[in-house]
Amino acid sequence: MPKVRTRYAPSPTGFPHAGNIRTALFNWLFARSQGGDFILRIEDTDIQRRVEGAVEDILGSLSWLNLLWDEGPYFQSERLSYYQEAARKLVEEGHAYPCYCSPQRLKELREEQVKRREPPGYDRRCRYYSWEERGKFEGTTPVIRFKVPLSGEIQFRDLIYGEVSLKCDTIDDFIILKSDGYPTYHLASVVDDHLMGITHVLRAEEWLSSTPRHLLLYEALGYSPPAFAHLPMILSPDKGKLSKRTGAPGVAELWRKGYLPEAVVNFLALLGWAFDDKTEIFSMDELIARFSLEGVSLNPAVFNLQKLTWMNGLYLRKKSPEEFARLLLSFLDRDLSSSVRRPLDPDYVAQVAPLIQERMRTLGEAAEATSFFFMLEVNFDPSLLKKSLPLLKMQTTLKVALENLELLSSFDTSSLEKLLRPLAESLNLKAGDLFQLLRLALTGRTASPPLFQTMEVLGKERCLHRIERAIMTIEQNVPSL
RNA sequence: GGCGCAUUCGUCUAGUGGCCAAGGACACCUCCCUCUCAAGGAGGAGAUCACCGGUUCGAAUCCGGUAUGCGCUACCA
Repeated sequence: MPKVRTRYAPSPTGFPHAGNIRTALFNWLFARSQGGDFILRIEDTDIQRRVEGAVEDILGSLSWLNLLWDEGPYFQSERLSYYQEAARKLVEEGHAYPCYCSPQRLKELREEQVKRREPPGYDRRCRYYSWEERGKFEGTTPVIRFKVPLSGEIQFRDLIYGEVSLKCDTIDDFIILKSDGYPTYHLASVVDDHLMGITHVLRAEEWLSSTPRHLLLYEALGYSPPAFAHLPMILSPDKGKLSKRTGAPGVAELWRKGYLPEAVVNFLALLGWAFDDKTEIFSMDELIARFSLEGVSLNPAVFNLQKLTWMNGLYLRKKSPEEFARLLLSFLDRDLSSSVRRPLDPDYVAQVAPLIQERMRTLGEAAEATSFFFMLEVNFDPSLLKKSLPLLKMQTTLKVALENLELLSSFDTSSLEKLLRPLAESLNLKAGDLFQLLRLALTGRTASPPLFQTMEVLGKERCLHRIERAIMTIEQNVPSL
């Protein structure tokens, strides 16, 4: 058995999204699981649609997810002579022919066909020209079209979809070489897959219907074809094709939003593949060990961001405290309001980190979740409290708390608890009510990490200051007090 | 229009003729834990397995048809 070689062959016409990268993942996993090689090839044969920065984005996305390639990237635009040579050979051997029809004529032809409710397709006008007739077109650069057999049937066995067949008379003479000298996908991918020794072509299901053409090309070129495995598409929540417009984030965007690469990989692996009826958390190594084409589903999958978000929370909680603090620091530095002084103190961030590690689903939520730790002051708005006390009671409560807190020598979690629980009782308040009041004064919110831990991290000085501010706020609201 | 492929809870899926009056996960609801929010734990609701026929003692699983969805049908990939 020859060594398995797979490839990921994106075209740089946009930034990779979940669907594209899932194809890369499956190719990568299959190669790794078989001890094979994973090759990266950039299919940049459409100079019109080329997008600036797309190649960098593709490379960056793969690297971020740790889907490293063993060979490449190869660029098809640098390999034109191979395709041109193949096309020349096909023409010479009667498998292909130059076509001089103008784009204008093809357009009209198609419109005609649609109007007459005929299947659109090239009418093969140039297929039968003699050499003399071709001479008439001296000066115009033709395209090269493949001579598809007029009858017969192509059958092949897809590793995922099983037996697939297509009658030749439903395939028109497709273009293999454009007039600008660039190949179309069909020719380029066949030539390259052969030249690069690709053994397994794993690509999106949208290519399934084109595979018979490719098989025809392999045969005419005298190549033996690789195995094909088409992967189910990934759909947008609206069940349409995945695209930015319909809410499918690009890979780069996932990183910006604070998703972890290992979570993205794990989640993507589950889109169209399953190991069993229970397991769904897999490390990269487990994925490699378990991945198989048999586990690939036949149905298109809808990209479900909610589940990714849940899974990301899981991975975030799995991080070591140090690693999590490091990540947190970089996201806070980026996202915290500019009014917060930089550079951020890494030690302080490391103290904040454990308080929110299990409360976050994406790093993108970090700044919002922790801003009160970093702001100079917070707003005290008593109306936020569910069980509101009379303002007067609030004020006296805060004052008593302040006095007691001032006297506290060690401002740590357990000392704070030892002080505040009894204090609630002596003030004739439920502990929860006191704590909520303090929480609001200290954080400006009704939800935060546990109060005493939050206070310890905030530190005595900040806490006292914020309680004083809250007391003042009440006074300003009720001047007659 | 033609051709191809698919069709199990809202979503991702398990299931390859009896173990399935269909299992797991996300989301949702309830309860427990609890100073709030999370996390965690325990429950709940949610799928006549697209539909109709057939094969079989027996079908989500096999076959045929219909419907629906998606894809291909470009000098795009």
